[in-house]
Amino acid sequence: MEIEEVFGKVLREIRLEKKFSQEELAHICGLDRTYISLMERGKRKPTINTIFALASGLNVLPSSLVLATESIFDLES
Amino acid sequence: MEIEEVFGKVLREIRLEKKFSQEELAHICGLDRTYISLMERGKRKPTINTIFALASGLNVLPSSLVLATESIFDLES
DNA sequence: TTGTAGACTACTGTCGACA
DNA sequence: ATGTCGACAGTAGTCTACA
Repeated sequence: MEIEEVFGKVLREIRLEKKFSQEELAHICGLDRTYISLMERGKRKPTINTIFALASGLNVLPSSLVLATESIFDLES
Repeated sequence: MEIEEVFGKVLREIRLEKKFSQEELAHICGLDRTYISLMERGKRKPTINTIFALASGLNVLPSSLVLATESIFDLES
């Protein structure tokens, strides 16, 4: 599994925990809804600025998104 | 100061701590030397995959790069 | 050893539409 | 509420070269 796929799973999990729709999250973060969809399915590799925007919208630390991603990623290898 | 500028400072600081030249780091990470230079000067916004590659080359956790970045970034605002 | 420039390719991120 | 498509603009990232 590629890094961006793991990140996508983490993103979706946290978004659902926070009870946001993709559209709500997109609006809060200033991103496009279809792009949230692409990221959650591992089709895009967000830049650091996008990671910060997502974290802000989800009300979590950017580093916690990355920590969750690397934890799952490391489990696999 | 923009996110990518803070990230650049963090990157340079850790690279120098580890006593790597830009060229050595670039080679280890599989990136271009001129691109390391661009990032350190805040001229580029790395994707999540690039952050993982840099962290691997520097022998630190990706999340620690982001944690250092957000810590400095939050100080300013 | 690093900064910078220019030219280039590939991909990030937007948008409108439809299932 | 989400996936997907196609078209698009902007930028990530490479490479060569020179100060």
